[in-house]
Amino acid sequence: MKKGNPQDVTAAELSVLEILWKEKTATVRVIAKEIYRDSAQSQHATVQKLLDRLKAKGFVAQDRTVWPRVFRPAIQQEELISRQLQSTADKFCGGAMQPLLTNLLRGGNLSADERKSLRDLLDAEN
Amino acid sequence: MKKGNPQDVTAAELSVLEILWKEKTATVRVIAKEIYRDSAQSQHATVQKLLDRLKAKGFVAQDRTVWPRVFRPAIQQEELISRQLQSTADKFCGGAMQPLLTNLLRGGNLSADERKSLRDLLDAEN
DNA sequence: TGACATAAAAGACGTGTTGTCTTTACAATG
DNA sequence: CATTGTAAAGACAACACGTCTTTTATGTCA
Repeated sequence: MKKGNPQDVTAAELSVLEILWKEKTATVRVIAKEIYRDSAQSQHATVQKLLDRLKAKGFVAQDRTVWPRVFRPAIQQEELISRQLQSTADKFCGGAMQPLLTNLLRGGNLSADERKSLRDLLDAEN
Repeated sequence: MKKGNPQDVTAAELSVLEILWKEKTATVRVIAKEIYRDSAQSQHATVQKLLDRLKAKGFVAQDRTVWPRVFRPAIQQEELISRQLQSTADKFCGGAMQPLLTNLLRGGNLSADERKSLRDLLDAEN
């Protein structure tokens, strides 16, 4: 029995990534200030560790030529969502995406507007 | 920083649930036989523990009036997928489902056939 | 240049989860 | 009642997470 996908992004990691997506580029200090309103030294280290792990997972890149180090996202949000969906499809549907879509459409999760924009998307991609 | 959704189903738990979905109802022994080809006593206990946790999460129900105990799913696969998708939407999109759908459609994950059946679904739900 | 402030790097730590197994108590049946 | 299969409880190691501490390195400025 294998463990859960180690490529997963945790909540804390995601909050870091979200700042990077927004700012395009940031130092540890900037990120820490934004996540924890007052940026104590220990929280700084926490952010650093989260960045370490995001780097290990290939989700952020570090520029070692500048001081202080600057980080940037190495993956876009859409790509991360894609992977998450694929991982869900793998887990529940043997890799097939369609059941997910069917589920979303059938579940009544969508407003009329959303429905319309989806139809447009489908039309556009013919 | 909160931990990941404790309602999550792990891989091992899911393999148990899948058997229950297929068989509708099963004893521990039946499930253990199906997961581990030879059903040693220890593996039996493993399945029991997985069932315990699934019960704690509200995903299976246990009939205590029969011997040996019989389990059945307390959630359907579609409902579980729905929850997973909602959880993904919460995590990445602030709860909005539409970005997921857009992502699925744009990603080129779908064949022409799948596209067509989706369109039919959209049409049907007017 | 040397002292000081700041940042990076490494890793220790507590807690919780997961899959596994062991132990103990229990029910049914010949 | 003794045997056999089962249930229930929980011990356990491995790992993931978020956090913090310590040590090392890098710049800045008097």
